[in-house]
Amino acid sequence: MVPPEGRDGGGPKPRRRQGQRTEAKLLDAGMQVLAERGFHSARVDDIVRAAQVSHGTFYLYFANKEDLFRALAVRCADEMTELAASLGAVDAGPDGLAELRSWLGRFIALYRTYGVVIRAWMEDQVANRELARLGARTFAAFAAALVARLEEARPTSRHEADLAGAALLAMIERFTYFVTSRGLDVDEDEAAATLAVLIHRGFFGAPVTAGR
Amino acid sequence: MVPPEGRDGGGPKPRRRQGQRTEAKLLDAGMQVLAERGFHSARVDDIVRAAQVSHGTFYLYFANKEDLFRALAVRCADEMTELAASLGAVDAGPDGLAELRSWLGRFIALYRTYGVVIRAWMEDQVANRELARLGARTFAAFAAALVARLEEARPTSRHEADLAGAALLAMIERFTYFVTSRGLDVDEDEAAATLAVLIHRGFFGAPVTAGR
Amino acid sequence: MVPPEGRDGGGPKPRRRQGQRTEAKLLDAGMQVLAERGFHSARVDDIVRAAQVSHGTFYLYFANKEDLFRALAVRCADEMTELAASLGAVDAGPDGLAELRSWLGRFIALYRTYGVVIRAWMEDQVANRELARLGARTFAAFAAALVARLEEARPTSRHEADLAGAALLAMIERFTYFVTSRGLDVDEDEAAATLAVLIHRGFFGAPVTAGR
Amino acid sequence: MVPPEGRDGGGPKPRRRQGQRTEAKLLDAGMQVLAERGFHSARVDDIVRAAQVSHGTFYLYFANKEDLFRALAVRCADEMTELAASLGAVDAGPDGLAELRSWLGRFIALYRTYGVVIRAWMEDQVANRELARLGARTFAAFAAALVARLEEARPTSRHEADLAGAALLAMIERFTYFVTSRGLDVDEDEAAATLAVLIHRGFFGAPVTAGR
DNA sequence: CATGAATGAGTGTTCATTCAT
DNA sequence: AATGAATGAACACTCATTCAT
Repeated sequence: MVPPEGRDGGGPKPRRRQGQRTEAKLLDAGMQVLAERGFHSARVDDIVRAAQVSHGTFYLYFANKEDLFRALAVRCADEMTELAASLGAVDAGPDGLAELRSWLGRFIALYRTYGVVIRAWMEDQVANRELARLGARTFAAFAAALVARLEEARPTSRHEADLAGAALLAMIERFTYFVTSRGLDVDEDEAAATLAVLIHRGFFGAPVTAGR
Repeated sequence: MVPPEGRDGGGPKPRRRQGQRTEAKLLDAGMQVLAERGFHSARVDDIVRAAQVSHGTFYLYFANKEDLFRALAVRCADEMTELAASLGAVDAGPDGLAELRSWLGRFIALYRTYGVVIRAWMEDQVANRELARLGARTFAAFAAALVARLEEARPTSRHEADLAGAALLAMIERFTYFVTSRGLDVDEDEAAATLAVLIHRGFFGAPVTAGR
Repeated sequence: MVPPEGRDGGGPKPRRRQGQRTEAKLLDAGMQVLAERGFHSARVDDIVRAAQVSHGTFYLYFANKEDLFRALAVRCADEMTELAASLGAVDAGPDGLAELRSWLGRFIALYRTYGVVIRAWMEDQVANRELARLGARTFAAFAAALVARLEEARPTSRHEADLAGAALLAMIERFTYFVTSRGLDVDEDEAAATLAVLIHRGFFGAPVTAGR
Repeated sequence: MVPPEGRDGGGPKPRRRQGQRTEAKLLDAGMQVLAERGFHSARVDDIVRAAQVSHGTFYLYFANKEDLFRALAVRCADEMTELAASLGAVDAGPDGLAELRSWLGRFIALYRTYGVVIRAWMEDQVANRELARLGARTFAAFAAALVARLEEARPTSRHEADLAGAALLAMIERFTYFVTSRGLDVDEDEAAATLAVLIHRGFFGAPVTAGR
């Protein structure tokens, strides 16, 4: 089976306008179906129906279902890495809290879009090795950004900081998952604020302030 | 289709020794296959092969694949609920830390056995409503135990405590998942100890102690 | 596979009292389950549950499921043949009508018990050749009795009488089926009476009497 | 599971020429296999082999086995209802006999095609409620047509006419079944003629004429 | 004489992928 | 560039029958 794009042979095949539109429709439909049905229940049939194209067309643009996932995952990885890099220094004062809060707000927004992909990585639902690695790398970059800020804020052993980073990543991701997909009763703003306070206090040494 | 259990509404069908052994073999095999392949990829075929029984035998003991999952889930729910109840008061001092650490150690051990089930609940991979509710109830009891200790330790609004409980549950579960299944480089004891410190400091107001 | 009774080797195996009781229980259960579930949906499992014996016991008494049916069919054939023989002369007057009516009443009663078997024959649901032949023979005897009475009552060509006999048999069996099993709104007595009038008038040349 | 037809509530999915041919092949094969093997023994496997298509193709055109039966049943119901409506007045003279005979001839022809479906209804082999109702409605319309003609021909109580209608329906269906499928030794023309005479004489008060 | 346990071939259905037009 | 049609391997579940105790 030859992938129609020779993916590792030199980038995506150039497309005419119509082709680009169809590919975009498929990617959007993929995202939507993934979000609605979840990773395992997402059928090619659902995707092509949502994109209003035929089965055959799908395979004109993607070598297989996983190939579509890969495309989405790459986008997600890019945005997550960028987001990770955007986290500024977090001090123990109100500025640090504000930085955290705004950053978490951006993460939650990103999760609204790419939650399915992030979850697939977090839950190790990705059979394909290459894809799994992309997830691992992305998560590592994300955790590294957190660890860097943690170390700036408070001297810690590298190992301990790594574990704290993992715990932070875990908490942020799951909490966001609960908020966006599992009906935890809290709006996004409040979620970002609460999470920021918890992290600020718990991981960045902020003092307990009365009444929040 | 008649479920092999509880035709007239109550209790498991009585089995002879051989039957009990086979049921146990199937449950064990189910746990093992679930752990290896995950919830969605676990095939009845895998399970019966692991249990070394025929396909038909499986359906002698369980009405269907989900029924086996249910049996495992019920066990898990029981143990988790019991564990939740066993969390004692957590003060800001070394006693509180010790209590937390020991309790987390027990959770990690339980996760070694029932991780697949807990994960299935956490990741909402359970199609069956009844089973999903069992998970929700179990998690709720778990979070409630945490919230109760949090409120004891520090007066907080109910809502805030609930969110903190959710965040805690999320962090504990995922961190344990990383440790037990995703190769986070740390042994169980250290994991319990680290997690205990993080939680103690972050959620129960323990002071930052030098050098850990 | 050796049938436990060597059926064509010299009659049924002699049984002790206990054995006879078990066999009877199975035959009764077979009849009951057949009546409830119909020929195709009758499972060995249903039968042994109704008879309160184990699966193994069933095969102690019958070589297979069909073997039980055979036993029931033989009983039914005997009773039907006997009933066929009991039809007396049917003249065009009130005596003929009474004879018909009483005979039909007895048929309906028999149908209450052996309807499933009769239907299986009528509907050709019997895969086994030997059993099918038994049915064909029994029906033939039944039809022959009717034909004999028809010819007595009115001279007809043999061929025409045969066809009339077949039509009569068909009508009697199906009408009774409707009455006993399909909820045709009429009690058994009235059914016998009505059918008797229709047949008497339609096949035995009775004059149309006012008001019935 | 999405039924291949009428997602938004109306009408069959449009097909191209090839698709229509395949659907027709499947319907024909279904009819054929049903006729050969009967309702309960008809396997999807038999049908696709007869239609020379793959297993998967079957489910491209029908949601499941029952759905194919439904399609056949609907056709049958339409034709039967139309036939029922086409029965003209039946007087006691030769015109009435001719009308009956021609009508019965048409019924026998229809039975050649749709006998399996009619039989499934008559023998209550249809598990699906909706389908069973369709059968009941169709039979009711059929019987009603007969009853209407009976009442025209001879004043009777409504109840008695209804029972006579049921008996007539029973006789006509079974007799035709014997003729077309059970090897009753008579050709279709003669069958129609004989049945017409029997019914004319027996139910419509025709005098016994010599020579037959 | 009786039982509970075990078997495995058979059946309906799904869905990612390929193909002819 | 696009389509509708076709494929077949994979999977869950059933049930008549056999077997060890």
